[in-house]
Amino acid sequence: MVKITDVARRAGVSPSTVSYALSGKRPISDETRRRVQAAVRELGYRAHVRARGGTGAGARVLALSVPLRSGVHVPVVTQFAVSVVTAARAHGHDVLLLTRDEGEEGVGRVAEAGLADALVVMDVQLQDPRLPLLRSSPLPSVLIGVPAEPDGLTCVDLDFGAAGELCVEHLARLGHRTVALVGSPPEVYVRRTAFARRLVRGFTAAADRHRLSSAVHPCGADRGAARALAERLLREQPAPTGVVVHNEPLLDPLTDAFEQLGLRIPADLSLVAVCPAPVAASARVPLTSVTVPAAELGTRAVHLLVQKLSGAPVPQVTLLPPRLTERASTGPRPV
Amino acid sequence: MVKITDVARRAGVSPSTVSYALSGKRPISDETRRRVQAAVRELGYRAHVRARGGTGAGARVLALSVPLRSGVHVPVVTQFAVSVVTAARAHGHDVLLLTRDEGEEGVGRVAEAGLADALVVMDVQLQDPRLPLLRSSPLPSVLIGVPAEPDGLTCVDLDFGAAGELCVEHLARLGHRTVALVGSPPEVYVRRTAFARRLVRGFTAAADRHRLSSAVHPCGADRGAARALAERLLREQPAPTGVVVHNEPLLDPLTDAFEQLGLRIPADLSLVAVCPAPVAASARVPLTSVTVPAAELGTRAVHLLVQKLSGAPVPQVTLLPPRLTERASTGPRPV
DNA sequence: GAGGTTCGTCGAAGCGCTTCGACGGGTGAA
DNA sequence: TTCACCCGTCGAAGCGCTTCGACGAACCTC
Repeated sequence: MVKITDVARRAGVSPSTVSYALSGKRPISDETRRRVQAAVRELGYRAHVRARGGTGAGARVLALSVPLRSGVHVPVVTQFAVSVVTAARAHGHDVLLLTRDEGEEGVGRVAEAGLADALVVMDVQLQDPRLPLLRSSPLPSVLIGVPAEPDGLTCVDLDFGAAGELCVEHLARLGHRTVALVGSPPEVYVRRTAFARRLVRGFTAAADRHRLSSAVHPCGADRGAARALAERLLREQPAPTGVVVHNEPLLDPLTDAFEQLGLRIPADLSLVAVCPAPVAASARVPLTSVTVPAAELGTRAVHLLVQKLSGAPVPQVTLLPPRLTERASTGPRPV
Repeated sequence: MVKITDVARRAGVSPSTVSYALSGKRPISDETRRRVQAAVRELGYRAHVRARGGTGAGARVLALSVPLRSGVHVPVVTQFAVSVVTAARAHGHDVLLLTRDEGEEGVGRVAEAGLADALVVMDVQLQDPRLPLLRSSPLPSVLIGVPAEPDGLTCVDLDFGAAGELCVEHLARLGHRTVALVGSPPEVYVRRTAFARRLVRGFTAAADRHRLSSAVHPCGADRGAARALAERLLREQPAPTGVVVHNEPLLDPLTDAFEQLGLRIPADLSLVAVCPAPVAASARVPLTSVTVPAAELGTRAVHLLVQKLSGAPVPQVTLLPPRLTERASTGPRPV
């Protein structure tokens, strides 16, 4: 293992000069800096994390808390995680993965043991058990998702309320008078997951504003549930002609179910998805959708964290505005 | 932050005694140990990782290298990753996540910077660019997957060769005479991913042994590709009556395509999947499958790594025997 | 009861790095 | 020319922990 003294010897300077040349925390002449950099390159030197002294520069590791709960769509979560890792690397940080039960206990462990020097928290619930820890911890953190009480925290999310409204407005503009929202599995609402609730609120508010009749149906993610729900929706009086789906794994099965019941999409029924763009575009029927910008949210979270680490002030809540992309699944209300 | 001297003061002993009482590396009287443990509990002490001296106990972090390449099925990879994290936690380790490009450069960085003290490597290719680094690195590692030259490495995997044979034997026993293997997308073979190749070899060998006519078809994972492939298979002379599918995202689309072409499963066509059990069981038609035991592989890998860390010898290659589970998608050859 | 063990504990050294205080040698102002 | 000052560099201290060597005290053994 090559250490700082090796580099110093090769560059003909003292170890502290090497340290300063690399960190830039004190002025170093161009000439010396060049020699140090050359030595670093030739020797393949890399500072040993666990030796960076008590104060000052951290481990350059950030922890990512992803409680992989049931009812969350794995590919979407993974997309978040990957974008966080990529963005973190771009800032010279590595990522420590905390899952499940680690969610709560892990946050404390990571903070106290100095394993990481910042924290990204995913799948935030309205009342999240991790919040007290986050507020009291000296570790800077950013949440992807907005809890009920965001005071003292930093959060990024899609504006799910506005997303719900946008879906309804799109359908209202197409003349639909009765709309339904097919949501996440019931356990997601029971957990009071933040984004799911916000979407419902936006959806309902916009429907009321436009005087549409509306209903909300949580739904499990299997084919049987899709079929049962489709039948139930068609039995309603009046039956919805515009359906918003916020449940990624259900998209294809629900499309199938409607078609098997004899409905053509979008001639007889319009479908709007709330999901990441690739999911909507590669569905069996390309779906008009409000995009959940998973990758951008991950990147944003890391940027905010880096800001905080450098001492810069950051906004408490960052909500990205929703964007609707029309594809093949929506059309005018059937006559 | 509470440090070891705080604990020592409270327990009325010296810091070194606390260290020994906690690590057990020297005999400590029961009485003293109890006092130390009490002090630790009362103060909520946790050893600061980055302070553990140069030699000796590591960071208790292991790195997980997951190059999320195209053509790999995200939920499956995630299942691996989660099982690795869970198993690692059970052994008191945390997990550092390395993705993509980090795959190669990341391995070196992690080793040299002392970020992790062991390494789990996923999605191994026959000639993997990470191998030279692994062989030369002092960092112990375990691969999930077996490369062409496993000398000097430690690998765990499902015995994909035997898995391929098992599929063919099942179909042969049911009287099928013509079989096909639908594999991963072409890029997976081009990359020479280890497990994909092994499956093909086992499949072909068993087919030859049973004097079945056989063919192998790589296939992309979208609906269009599924439809095209189904049509092509049916045009062959003779057309296969038993199809092995080793491509998770293609399972449902391919089933659909066959049924749309008028084939009933399993009356007209038998389908065997090679995939994790939950995927096979929750497919549109429950599929007879050879299980890829993702969770067990992750757990095994961590166990092996812990063994290596403790200096125990470990086998070079651990292959788990495949198991076939009959579900609704296979039956006797149509007459 | 003297000498040899073993047990339990302590102090000090050291890990590789960062950072603080100091210091020599230019440079600019008076 | 002298003094003050700043720039660039160095040596030493210190981070929180582990580990080595040492040392009293109790326990055997002849």
